[in-house]
Amino acid sequence: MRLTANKIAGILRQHGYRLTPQRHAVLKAIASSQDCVNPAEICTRVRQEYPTIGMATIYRSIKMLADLSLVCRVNPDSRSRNYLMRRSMSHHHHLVCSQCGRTIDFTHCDLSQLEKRLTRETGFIIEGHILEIYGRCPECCAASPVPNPR
Amino acid sequence: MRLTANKIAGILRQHGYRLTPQRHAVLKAIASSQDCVNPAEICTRVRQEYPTIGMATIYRSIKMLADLSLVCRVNPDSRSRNYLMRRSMSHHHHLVCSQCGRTIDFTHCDLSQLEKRLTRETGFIIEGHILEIYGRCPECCAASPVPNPR
DNA sequence: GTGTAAATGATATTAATTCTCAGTTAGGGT
DNA sequence: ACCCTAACTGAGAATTAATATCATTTACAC
Repeated sequence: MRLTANKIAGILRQHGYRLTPQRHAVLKAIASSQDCVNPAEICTRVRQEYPTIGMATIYRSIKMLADLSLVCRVNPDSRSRNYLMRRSMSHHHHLVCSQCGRTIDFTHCDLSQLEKRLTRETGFIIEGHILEIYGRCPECCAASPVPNPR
Repeated sequence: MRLTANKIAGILRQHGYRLTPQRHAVLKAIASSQDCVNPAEICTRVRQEYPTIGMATIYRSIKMLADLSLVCRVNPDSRSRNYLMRRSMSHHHHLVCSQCGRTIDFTHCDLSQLEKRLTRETGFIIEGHILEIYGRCPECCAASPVPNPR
């Protein structure tokens, strides 16, 4: 299932949220970015079209979108939180460029064999997994042969 | 390769670090825990044997241990950082109980096929991956059949 | 032992996020 | 089209996590 602006508006209303112009602007700011963005970056973008928005509203909007699973949190090691609009509602993971932050979705992580093995060996009931693969995108490889790790 | 206290002391010295009693206490606090611990928890434990230690020293010790790859960062979604003493120096991942925090190491994540496919399809040069599997350990399953997600 | 670079602890600072609360507003009901 | 009210917002304060500063102390090579 692919997400469109209309669908998102519907999802908000279904869950009893109001579709305010602020929320719409935050949504647009995240959706219009190919790479993951943190709250400060979202703020900068949103203020171009909605200069009076406060940080609290940005954070609250992000939280709402995260609660509805409309955004993913990416790059959990970094200091501030990075979010990415979900491009698909199905199970997927991210391939993240460690230099420019560009992300690509991928499916078929194929961990079910591994999870079965772990259940057998440890008795854990598996609930889920975090998987993120990082590397350098073709553009960054072409731009500088010597990587500049962040 | 398994890590022992002696080996760790040697690793510190090899890298030009001094083995101070504070560092030793931090090391012990992390190593003596089966589950992952955050800086505040480490502080509480360390102060039982070394009451005058300051938070700055805790953070510096953790950073040193992380730089030497002697501790792993676990559960990246939580607000504060959680660390776990490395029980093995080889490539491995963690199976974490979402209820009690107990962790089990596992190897053979077998992502090389996936990574090859992604390189072929996207042109990314893969540098590494984050993988963490979570579930409920046998003890927690036995204790309460209805999970209590955190 | 001595000297010195490294380490410590107290404190200040920075940065990210959350809280509070008075005023505003989306959107259902009329 | 206009109310009404619960939901929402923005400003600023508060909280929390982590890092920086700096005078004092200490591990350890000599």
